[in-house]
Order: sequence, then structure tokens, then C-alpha cells
Amino acid sequence: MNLLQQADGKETSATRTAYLTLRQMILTGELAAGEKLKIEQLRTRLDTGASPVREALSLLTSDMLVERLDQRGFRAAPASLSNFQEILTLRCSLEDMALRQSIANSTEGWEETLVVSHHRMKRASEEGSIPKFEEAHKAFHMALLDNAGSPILLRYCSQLYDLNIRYRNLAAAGTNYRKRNVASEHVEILDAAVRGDADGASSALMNHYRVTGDYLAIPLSNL
Amino acid sequence: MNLLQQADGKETSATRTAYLTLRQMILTGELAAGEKLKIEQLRTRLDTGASPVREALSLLTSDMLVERLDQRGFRAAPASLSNFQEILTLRCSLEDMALRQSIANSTEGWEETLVVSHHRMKRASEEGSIPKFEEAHKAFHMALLDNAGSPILLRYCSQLYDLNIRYRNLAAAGTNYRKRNVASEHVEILDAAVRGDADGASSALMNHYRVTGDYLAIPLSNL
DNA sequence: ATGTCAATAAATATCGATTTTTTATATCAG
DNA sequence: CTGATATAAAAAATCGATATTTATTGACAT
Repeated sequence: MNLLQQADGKETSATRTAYLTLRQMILTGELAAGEKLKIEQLRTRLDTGASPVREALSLLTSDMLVERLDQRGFRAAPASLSNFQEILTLRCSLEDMALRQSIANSTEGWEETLVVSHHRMKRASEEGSIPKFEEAHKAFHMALLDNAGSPILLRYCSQLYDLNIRYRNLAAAGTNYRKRNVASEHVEILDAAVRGDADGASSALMNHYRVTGDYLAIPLSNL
Repeated sequence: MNLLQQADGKETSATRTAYLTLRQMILTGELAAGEKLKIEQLRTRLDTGASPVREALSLLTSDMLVERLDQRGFRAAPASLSNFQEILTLRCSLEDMALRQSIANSTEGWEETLVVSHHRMKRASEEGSIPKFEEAHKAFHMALLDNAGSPILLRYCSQLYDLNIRYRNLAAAGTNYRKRNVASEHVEILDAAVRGDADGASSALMNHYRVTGDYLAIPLSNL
């Protein structure tokens, strides 16, 4: 009945907004690793109530981005070189597993999905929009794994992907990381996957991560 | 000022209590799979406020025991045969990985920890206290994996362990599950691990799960 | 100086009430 | 009857205030 309500444009809850914002702030390092997250402080910073903030922080616990200390609030997950290395190693193991399963279940439909998500990523890259590219990049990687038909495994891979991105952001702050031609690595993975070559796809993917890991290990060594 | 408060003996927050209680209720099936979890209802049932309940539910999301539907509350995670099978498969893969790594890192201290936790489990079994045994059983399994030095992997294994227990409870309700002599299987795993025999330990562990899985697959087939 | 302990300040956890959203119910036109 | 739409009931989300707990400070005795 109220015609004006059209104008609001918000379709989401305060908690969800807080969740997404805080998540981004942690992933980008705007909230430093290990930093204490005080409710009141965040409440004013996000211009919202204490309840949504609390709930958002509780939710972020699932993603291993926030830790909850029983009677003394929350803090951003700490960062360490060993944690980073664990993430890298686990990612390789789990993604190898998922990728091979995906390829084993390969269908025409999946191949097409892959090609499309790769195309979108390439386009986003050409457009030059970093956030668009980041989103498409994750979508491409998840599409590679999605066909394994294992939602929990996919969830774990997604978590580890995000944790890894966080370290890239914490370490990078402008490394020549992007110089390297990741594009050709992606093509290699895509081609092998579409070809149904599990070993080739996996080793290309592992290489992709190993190289990235090496790039980051140096700037992270002071953690 | 109220001297009676001495009598409570509780040292923990309302949220933590709610978390533990709800967790148990879901694991045991007292809260059915897929069931809608209404705040008000749980609030009275647990005799606590709405805030702790909400926060506990948010926290349970991490364990994949509760799902959050954006503007329409929470529900207990649904159960399905395919979900159960995924858990079983993943558990095998991840625990195999962790166990081998644990053995690779083997030290005298770890071996002793293993022997002790196995002993505690055996004792609890003899005492006949089911909850004690369950706790010790999980502790033993986690001790096997702990030496891998990979906290995230351990976390995943712990999660999957609990999810598996849940299915056992959902399905069992008095199967002859316990009839089988799991004790000898445990000894086999322990001996191989202490011996440093990775293949032997892993195959004993995998067998342990496979057999358990078979026991459960039948009663679960109606999900 | 050093460590303990009380007093104070800060922050978290929790409650009770209000607002918003969703779900169920009933009404009416086609 | 059917299906759309308004109405009422229920539930979730959120707010503001209070109670608890933890962290900080400073006095005091060793």
C-alpha cells in the first residue's frame, strides 16, 4: 500500500549486512589479524545495533575468520606463517580430491559451465574491475570442484579459498603478485579438465597454488 | 548480596550452556533433522533468554548442525542418505590423511598419549557408562589424528566425527550396533600406530569406519 | 622494586520490549 | 470452485537498558 517503500531498495537484514561487511573487512585486513573486535566500536562503525554485530561475529566463527573467547568477546582470527602453510597444504589435498572427482563425474553440462565461468573471469579481467575479477575467479575455481557432488568438501574448499585470499591481502598490499601470468595457468587447468585429463588438471592446479604460495611466503615470513 | 547464589555452582555463560544443550539435543535426535527451531519454544524449554538461544544457534552453524534461513529463523540440519554417505567418504579421506601424517610425525610422547587415551576408553567401557565411553572414544580417535599438527584438518575431522555420531543416533535407537567387537578393532589401530605402520593403521581405521557405515546404511535407507 | 588486593572503569552478556517480516487465515471477485 | 488479496496471528529481528564479568589502576605491605 505504501508506494514509497519502493524507494528503500534494501532487501536484506541488518545481520546479513553486518556479516558481509565484517567479513570483507577481515578478508581485506581492514580489521587486523588477532585484533580484538569490540562490539560497541563496531556498532558505531557499521552504524547498526549490538545484536546484529554480535550475531554476525558468531556467524563468522564458521568461516574461521573470527574467534570467540568465552566470556571476553571476539577477535579476528590470528595469522601466522604456519597457519598459512597449513591452509596451502590442505587446499592442495582437498582440491586435488574434489577436482579428480569432478572430472570423474564429468558431463557436457559441467564442461560448458566451466567454459562459461572461465569466459566470465577473462572478461572481468579485461574490464579491469578487480572486485569483479576476484568474484569470477572464485566462481571459476569453485566450478571446477562443484561437480564432485560433495557439498561438504566444497564448503571446506571454499573456506580455505577465502582464508588463502586473506593471506594474500595481508601479505600483498601491492606485491607484483599480479605480474605473473595467471591467465595461462587458468587456461591450462580448464583445458585439461574439459579434456578429462585428471592428472593434468590436478598438477596444473597444484602448480597454480604452489607458485602463488611461493610468492606469498616471503612477505609473510615476518608473521 | 544474595547468599543463595552460592548454591548454583555454575561457572559458565548462558550462551555456552545453551550451545552445549542444543548441540546434544541435535546429536541425539531429540531435535529431529530438518525440524524448525523456534526461539520462543527453545527459550522456555531451556529456561533461558532469547539472546543466548539465538547466539547458540548461530554458533551451531559452524558445526553444520544448524542451518540459518535468512529472515526466517533456524532449523536443525536435514539428514539424508546421500549426506550420510558423503560424511563417511570424507571422513575416510581426511582421517587417512591425518593419521598418516600423525604417524609420520610420531614421537614417544605421542605414542604414550595414544596408549593412555586407549586405556581410558577401555576403562570407561568396562565401567559401563555410555557417555563416558563416548567421550573417551572420540578422544582416542582425535588423539590418533592430533599429531598431524594440522589444526584445521583436525577441526574438520572432529566435525565429521560428530555428524557421523548423529547419524548413528538417528538410525540406531537400539540397533545391535554395539554387539560387534569394536574393542579389537581399536587395539588393531593402536598397535599399528604405535608400531609406526601407516598402511596398517590406516587400513584398520578405514575398515573400522566401513563396517560401522554398513551397519548404519540399512536403518538409514528410509531417509 | 615487586607482587597482592581492593576499587574503579570498560566491555561483555543478558534481558524485556518493540518493530519488522513471514506465515496462516479468511474474504471476495472472477 | 479457484485464485488473488487483504487481515490477523506468529515468529524473527532488532533495539535500549541492565546486570555480570573482565580488565585496569593505584594503594599497600613485603
